[in-house]
Amino acid sequence: MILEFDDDLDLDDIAESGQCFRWEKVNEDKDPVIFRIIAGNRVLFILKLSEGVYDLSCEENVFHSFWSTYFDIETKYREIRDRVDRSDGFLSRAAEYGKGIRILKQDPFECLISFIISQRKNIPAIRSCIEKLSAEAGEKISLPEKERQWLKEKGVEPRYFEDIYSFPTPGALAGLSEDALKSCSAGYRAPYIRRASESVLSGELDLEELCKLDDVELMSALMGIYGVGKKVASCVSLFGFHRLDFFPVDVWIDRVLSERYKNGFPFEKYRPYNGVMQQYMFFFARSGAV
DNA sequence: AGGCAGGTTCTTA
DNA sequence: TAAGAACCTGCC
Repeated sequence: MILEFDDDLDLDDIAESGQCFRWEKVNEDKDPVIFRIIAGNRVLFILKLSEGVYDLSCEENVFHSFWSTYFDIETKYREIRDRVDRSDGFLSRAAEYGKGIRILKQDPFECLISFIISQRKNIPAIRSCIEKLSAEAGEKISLPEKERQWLKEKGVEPRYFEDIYSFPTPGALAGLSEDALKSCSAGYRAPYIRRASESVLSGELDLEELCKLDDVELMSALMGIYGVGKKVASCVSLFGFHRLDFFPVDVWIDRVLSERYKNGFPFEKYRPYNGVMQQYMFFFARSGAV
């Protein structure tokens, strides 16, 4: 389907923003770039045709029932970006640099496990670990013939749509031994993954219920999970529960805060969108364009 | 070849 | 309460 959409949406920015780990370019250096997005047990291929116009591999009804929510289509990120204080040179440049960023609405469980994995790993390693886990415990996803045709017309190599695995369910992950988890490069996080999956499976940890909690309660509930500290809990809140005010502090943001905001970042000013500001600054700092 | 990468837990004082 | 060590693994 063709999507016309004129709010902030830059595929490259989002793919590199660090909020998602299963966005992949499937036609390497060609223009326009085609991205494959795997979210839960769904796959979408998408490319930008021209300013504000995108070509998607799915049908309209699937877009409306799932992907429009995933992309948080109803939130106006341009308006959030306009809140940036012009007298704050750093944040202004960061927001301009990352103006295509949106905060995706990702699945809480997938987010939880992904960010548990992320600790002390670089992004390629995180991706690789998630792919291995998905191949090991996910379900193979087969694409409708119509979508395969769409991909062939665009010259996408079959390996990008023949072998796709969904993100494992809590039950599937809980069914893996710690050795199996380690063979997926989970390392010392294996027991964290195992215990988190088991408690979701048993119902001891009910992610649906957590949606009802306020930000403070959500944070403490997440931090009660073995292997989840403040940073991972804020990422899961921001990306998995779409709480846009959470402001994850990792090494990059820590550097930004100590170098650029010695007197503190003005959180009050950007409430309830501090998480969006964090994304601009994180993306900008990490890009090397600072 | 050793250090380090989007942290968290465990131990110690 | 706070600082410091230990932790899997892969990749510069």
